[in-house]
Amino acid sequence: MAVSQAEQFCNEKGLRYTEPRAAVLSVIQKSKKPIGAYDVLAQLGDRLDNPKPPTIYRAIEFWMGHGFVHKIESLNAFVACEAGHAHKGSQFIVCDGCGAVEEIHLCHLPEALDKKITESQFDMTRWSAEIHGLCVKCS
Amino acid sequence: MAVSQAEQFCNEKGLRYTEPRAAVLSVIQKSKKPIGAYDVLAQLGDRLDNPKPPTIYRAIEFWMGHGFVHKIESLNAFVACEAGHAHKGSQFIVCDGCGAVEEIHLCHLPEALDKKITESQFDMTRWSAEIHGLCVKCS
DNA sequence: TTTGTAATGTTATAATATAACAATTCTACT
DNA sequence: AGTAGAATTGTTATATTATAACATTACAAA
Repeated sequence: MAVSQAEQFCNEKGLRYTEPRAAVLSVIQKSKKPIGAYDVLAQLGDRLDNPKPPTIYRAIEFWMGHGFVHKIESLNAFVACEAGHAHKGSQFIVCDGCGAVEEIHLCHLPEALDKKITESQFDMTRWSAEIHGLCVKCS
Repeated sequence: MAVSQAEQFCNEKGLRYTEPRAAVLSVIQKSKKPIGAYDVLAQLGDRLDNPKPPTIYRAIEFWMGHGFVHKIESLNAFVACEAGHAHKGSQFIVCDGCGAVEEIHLCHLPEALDKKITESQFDMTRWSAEIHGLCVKCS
């Protein structure tokens, strides 16, 4: 099997691509919708031996820190991001009907918000936008 | 004491301005920072008789539905909003140092996001943006 | 003044997340 | 190879956030 982008990323950065990390990322990547931490846990049974919440949360934190996973705060759920280079921002369109999520990849904070940040000399570390409603299929 | 904006809003709309609702809103309004539901609960002791979580969550839901309270998802905490007319969106700048929060009142979804919504014919009900970092005092 | 609806009270529990410390594994260095 | 130090994981327990379910009360309109 080919080396995944995430594994390669770890190799290059001198980070450890461990079994819990690999397994957790894999479950999130395979999920077609945002997945909760305890659902990740439930799906790890095959691959890890009786995993516990901290195992999942640590791996999630690790991947979030490197931009491979985002949290959708309004759902308490996680999604994989193809981009392994962490943007400061994440943006999602969430259908409250079918649960489908689309990630938007904006490279910059929108003008109106950026203006505020600059004005107040705020040192931004991260930002997120979450848009809820119904997708065209559900409405 | 003068009739509050929220009470007036309820009178005009034929909504009940009940004691739990009034008390919960008051606590959130008086808080200078986002306040968690259980902290609201703790501060209600004087005014309500042994309140329980559902009491708080119901009142919060009520006020959120009418735009008097917003939830900051990334903090699991709530803030009061002066505007009693619900915009679809809320935007916050959150200092991770001192916990201060500034609400930004954008009337419209930023262009780049709006474009996506329109393209995909998404029926938006609400949106939020949350910006984290350090305010000028904390950095 | 009844009658239906909305709101609240109450009990219990679900769902999400982290603290604390022990055990293990990996890496770098000798 | 052997070992010290650091990072990671294992494990137990518990904290935090939120809601389900049903009983009771208060209100508004006929």
